[in-house]
Amino acid sequence: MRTRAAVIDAARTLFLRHGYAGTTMEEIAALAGLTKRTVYNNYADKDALFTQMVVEVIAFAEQFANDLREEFMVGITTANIRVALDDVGRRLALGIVRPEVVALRRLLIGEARAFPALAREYFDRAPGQVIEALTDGFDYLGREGVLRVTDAQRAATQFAYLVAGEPLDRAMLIGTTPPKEYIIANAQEGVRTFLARYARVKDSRRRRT
Amino acid sequence: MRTRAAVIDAARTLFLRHGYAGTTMEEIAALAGLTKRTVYNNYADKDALFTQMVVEVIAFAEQFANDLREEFMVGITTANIRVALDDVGRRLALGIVRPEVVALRRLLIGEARAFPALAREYFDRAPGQVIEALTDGFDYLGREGVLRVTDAQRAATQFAYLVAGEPLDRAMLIGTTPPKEYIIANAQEGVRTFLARYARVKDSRRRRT
DNA sequence: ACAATACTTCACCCGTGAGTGCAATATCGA
DNA sequence: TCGATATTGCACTCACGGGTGAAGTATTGT
Repeated sequence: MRTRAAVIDAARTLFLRHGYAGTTMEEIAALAGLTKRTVYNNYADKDALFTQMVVEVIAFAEQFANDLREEFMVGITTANIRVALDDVGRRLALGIVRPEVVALRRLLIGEARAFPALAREYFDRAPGQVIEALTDGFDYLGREGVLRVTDAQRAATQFAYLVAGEPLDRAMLIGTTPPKEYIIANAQEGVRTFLARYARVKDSRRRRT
Repeated sequence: MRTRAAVIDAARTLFLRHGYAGTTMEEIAALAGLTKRTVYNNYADKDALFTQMVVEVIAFAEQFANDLREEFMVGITTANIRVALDDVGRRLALGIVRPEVVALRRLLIGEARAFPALAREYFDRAPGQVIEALTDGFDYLGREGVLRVTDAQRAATQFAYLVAGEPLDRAMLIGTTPPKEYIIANAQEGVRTFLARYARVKDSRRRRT
């Protein structure tokens, strides 16, 4: 039903913007162009609405991991590994500090006490799927001999947090997304460190004090 | 005054445990062995009490960064750099996922909308000081020729998030601290990657596939 | 011992926001 | 067009918790 979708849309907007407690059912109804009563005819209570909305957003967020996954399947070779990883790293870092993502994480962390299952679901489905995609990619690259990877999962988490850890943590607490260029430069530096460890030997022999 | 301290103690316990909205002034008073009225005689309102309590906790948390700083001043040489960094990494990773720390971060992130200045203050004073300590350390080690560091600050953030990023993020969302051994192993792996990039050339020439 | 200051008691006000009941009205599918 | 279903309007109830007032009792320092 169209009504339900409108309610969810409004709920998403407001919950992400003002938090759980900071959003009233009346505001949601108003933004959806409906009445509080109608909202309650579609969703049992505030909790149910919130949960439903988060579940849908998580499903949407999963798409991001799938997109990343694609990138590992285009011909990556020893020759282009650095630029390929730069690209993946850039996407990952930029994707993770998007305002909607940060807002969702903040919301879930803030409500983790009240909705532990949702926070966990998010962790498993969003960062979790990203790590899984990266793991599969590095595993593949390891088996192909493009990278010296033995523990693909660990490589994947190192990659992810090298590339995006600091901007994410900062965004989480400050709420401010650093400038794009900074994030990109930071991701590239992360990739360099990553490759220093995992690139084939020839590539890791970097000169200089 | 002793009363004020008792109130702050109770507030700390309850706010960290149940969040801002989840804690009532009466509960705080009760836990402090006082009356709501007395609490209000010492702190203007809930906001003021909350702010004061957070400020004090942040001041306490800063101590952690100072402790880390010490470690960089004990003779670190090319010979013992790995074990030294393992030690620092271990301390950092274990320190950052302590329940009180996670609870504080969750609280601040959850209330970041209502108290943006507090979250920022925390970011600057806790992770910020840790990064600064690490930066100074790596800068020193770079100048001493123990590490190949040119951008000490970037090295410091890479170190921090390599070593503790994933456990922190997980703890933030799941609320669960991974087992000690996992955290330690993870930190060590982070140090290996870090050293692959920043160790003197001789050390970074690792063999294989 | 005696002020002054701190703390207690407790009844209170007040805004807020979740959730409901029900009759009236609109919408929509067949 | 008719009947079912969705939506509205709106007045309510209720619980909760922040914050206050004022008179009385305890502490404390000197």
